[in-house]
Amino acid sequence: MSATVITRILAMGRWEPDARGRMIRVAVELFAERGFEQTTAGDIAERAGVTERTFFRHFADKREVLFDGSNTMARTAHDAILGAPDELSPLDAALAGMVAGGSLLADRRDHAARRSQIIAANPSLRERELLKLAAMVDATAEALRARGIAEPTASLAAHSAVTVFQIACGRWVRADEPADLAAHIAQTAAVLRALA
Amino acid sequence: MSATVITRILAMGRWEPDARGRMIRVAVELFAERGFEQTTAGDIAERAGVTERTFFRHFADKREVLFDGSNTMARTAHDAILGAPDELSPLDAALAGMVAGGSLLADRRDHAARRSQIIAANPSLRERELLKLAAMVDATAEALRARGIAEPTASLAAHSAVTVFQIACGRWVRADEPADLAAHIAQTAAVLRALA
DNA sequence: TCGAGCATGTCAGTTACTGACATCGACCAT
DNA sequence: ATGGTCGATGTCAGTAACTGACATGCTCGA
Repeated sequence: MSATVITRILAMGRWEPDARGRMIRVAVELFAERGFEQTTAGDIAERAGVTERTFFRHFADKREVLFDGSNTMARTAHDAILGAPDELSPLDAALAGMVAGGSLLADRRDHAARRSQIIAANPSLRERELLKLAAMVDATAEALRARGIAEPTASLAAHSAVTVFQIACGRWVRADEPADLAAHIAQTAAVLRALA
Repeated sequence: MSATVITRILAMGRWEPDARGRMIRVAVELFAERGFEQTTAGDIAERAGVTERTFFRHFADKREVLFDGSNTMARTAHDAILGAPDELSPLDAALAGMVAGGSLLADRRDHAARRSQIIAANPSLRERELLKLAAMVDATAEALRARGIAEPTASLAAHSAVTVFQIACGRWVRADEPADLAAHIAQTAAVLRALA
């Protein structure tokens, strides 16, 4: 139906062919403008020039649109851990995974900060973020087990590394003078080691 | 209206006066019988002899009915940390909080196991559990800060302690021969210390 | 040119919640 | 006792997040 085509043309200044990408971009816009709860799935779909049904075919639920890259990041971490030097301790191997995963965000600090603000403003988004972090813990633990690390060491190291990642990310996006995410990870990891 | 009274009398063998407690008990029953998604809020309300609206006045959402005690546990941990001996390290103080919080579960291992099975079977319940654990991390970190511990040490120790708690709980409910939860916590904490 | 396959549109339905208002019993002051 | 407030509940109507079933149109290889 050409009506939707017209909607599309009116909606964006320049045409962006990938519907999925459009929905993600538009969702971030709307969430930032009026908040997550105040934005309906229909709103996002409309501004992206698709149907609400199409939105839900691409994203399992409304929150998911904010977490599109998270699987990739977990897989990246996983693979990096598998490829890390044998002599690394479990914690160091896991941290290497975090650095690798984090490198995917390297050139998108402003986007990450934006997203992080939206998520912080809504408990149900925070909930989803925790689930994604838990998936990252699982992927990390599995990679460690593949390196021959037994439980509960694998889980503990995975949890520790992801915690470091999480805290480092928070400091990274909030930092006044931008430093590398990897630097924040190293720094936070050092504090962790001093705990025991 | 006496119809609901009749429903109530038919629903339970013996009369249990506390509506909230009834809803919780009934919800666990139904979730175990037919699963979380297959149970509507109306089902729970009906079997508990109340209205769906009443259910939602007691619980912010359907999942919340499974997490009633979690605030109490976080507060207990918080208070225990504040009251712990000054000479304890941040991690040890946080772990003392976990033991205190865990003591609330001491005599309900079977209930905890039941609940844990239900939660494990449903991603959205797992999500809510993660949120509750995050609240426990927050409470723990706050208590540590009140003891004069600075960031990010406070957060790191809090995360570490709650991770230990989480893993220890899992092993506790799954253990063949029942040991103390506190024992599991101590044991898991020892593994954590060996990481660094 | 046909047909398979895939992304999308359309439409109707279920269920999780929410707001507004009425009711009812307990308890308290007069 | 009488009236009044308060807290918990019932009733009802509404919104929005999803879901299933089916139709349509576009692309691409045989």
